[in-house]
Amino acid sequence: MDHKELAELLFPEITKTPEDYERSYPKRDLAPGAAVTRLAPSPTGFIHLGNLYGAMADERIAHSSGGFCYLRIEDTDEKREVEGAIPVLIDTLAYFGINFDEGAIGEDGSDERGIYGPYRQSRRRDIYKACVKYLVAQGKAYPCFMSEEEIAAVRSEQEAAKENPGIYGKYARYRDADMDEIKKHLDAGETPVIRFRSEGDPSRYFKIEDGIRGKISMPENVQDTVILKQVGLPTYHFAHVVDDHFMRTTHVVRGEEWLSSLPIHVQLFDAMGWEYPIFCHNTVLMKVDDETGQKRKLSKRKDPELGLSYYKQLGYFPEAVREYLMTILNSDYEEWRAANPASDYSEFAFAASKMSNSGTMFDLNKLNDISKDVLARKTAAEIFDFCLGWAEEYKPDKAADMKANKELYIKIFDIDRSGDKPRKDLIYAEQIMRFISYFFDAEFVRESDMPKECAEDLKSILEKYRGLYSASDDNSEWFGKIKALAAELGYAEKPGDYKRNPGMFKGHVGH
RNA sequence: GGCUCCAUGGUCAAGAGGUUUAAGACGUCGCCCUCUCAAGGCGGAAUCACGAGUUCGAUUCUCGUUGGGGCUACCA
Repeated sequence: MDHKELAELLFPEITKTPEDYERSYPKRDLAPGAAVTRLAPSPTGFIHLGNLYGAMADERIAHSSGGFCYLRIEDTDEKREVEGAIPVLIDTLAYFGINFDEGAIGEDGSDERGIYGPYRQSRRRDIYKACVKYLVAQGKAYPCFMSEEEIAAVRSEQEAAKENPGIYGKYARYRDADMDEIKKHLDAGETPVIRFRSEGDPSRYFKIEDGIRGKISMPENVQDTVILKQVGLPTYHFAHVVDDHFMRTTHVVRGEEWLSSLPIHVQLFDAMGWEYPIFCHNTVLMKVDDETGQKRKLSKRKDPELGLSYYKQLGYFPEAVREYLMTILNSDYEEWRAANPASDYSEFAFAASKMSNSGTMFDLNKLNDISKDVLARKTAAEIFDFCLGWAEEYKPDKAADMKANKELYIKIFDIDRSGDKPRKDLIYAEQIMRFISYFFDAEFVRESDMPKECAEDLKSILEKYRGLYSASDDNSEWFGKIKALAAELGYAEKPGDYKRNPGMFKGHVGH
């Protein structure tokens, strides 16, 4: 079998070689210790807290080492692609402070920044094919014409025989097909997938040093993994290897769900004759399932409330979310923050090796607590500006009122926030605005037929704060507006719900 | 099922064979402060999954068990 002839037969249009690309994408000129990381999402349009958690690890590992972080779009699965997902992704990440030095960061996804592109996998077909062609020419990959039915049949045969499922060894029908057989299929108009010809033996183990987990040992891969799909696009495994090599990634930070395919990846790096990047397998963010009570990975389907847009809608300060994520990413961050309350988080010495290697449970209480601290460090004016921005997007009617009564709002935001015992009860914009509503509504509710002791409580609250807003000559007109608004919001119908010392936010802070 | 990763209180976790009567934070409970409490102060309860082994000594090392996570696609 002439492998070179086969490679030409399969990829006549590909003239470039991996060596050509090697020259096109020169090694980066990096300071010692500087890391190059990448965020490589697929454009499915939904970003949740777990994605941000991973993204922050990438961003911090790169930037705290003086390196670079780029954005690569993994759009090799056309079926899953969602229109317009990329700009949303970029905007959302930017909102939470994740910025990229290069990558697919154009407004409409068409612009790219950096010399290692294209940064969208769908535009790198020729690069992948050149590498696949190289492997075929070396006899390390081959075309496979097995149909879905054939594969399914093999699988059930394997299950019956209690063997490991998959296409490998004797089950790989086209592994050793001769040129005539291949030509016959090709002439019949069939398009093959390209499989890697694995020489691995699962009874042999290889060792590798993971950037987070330390030494790990895994069995070699036996599977003849598909590297090029019928549509001419690579699978994740191959795209990862080619891209992270040519884009000169030094640290591949990714979720631990990739750990089990690491044997395939190292095998592919070896076959191409390339050095491995440092693999950093991160843990996933988990939650307790509401129904089963079991721990599980955050899911985009089951946990819409964990989508990043949820936090944006509630008006969490992005800085608060970031601080929370930092504390679970590097556990000494909290201590560092306590010692350096005024420092920017970028001054913290972030390290992959300090990352936890067991799954972390998402904790809303902790997020809220951290948010209180973050807001306690803000001035009332800063809080006002943020809340106004939030209101303009989510509560336009409120925004108008805020603008008209800016000074009053700022005074209220500032209640008891200075001095020896500053209050820390502001958490997120929606809650803050609810606080304001309660505060204003008190005057309104007091006049209604609520239980007497509640009225007394409210009265005393108002007495205390009256000075804050009676500074202006006449509040009556303004109070009238508040009353109308309160009525509109339905408060007038439920004064009876008001309980003595209700704990204004308890029960509102999430679930 | 196979392979694999993980395992300190309810949660995040420090700890790296003796210096630990196992830090700290969140939550929780109690008390105090007080013109409200949602803030603040003080204090309490609560953890090394289990079983062997190595060792003078194990939360720390090894093996097993159990539990949980992940993978097992022409998805990423």
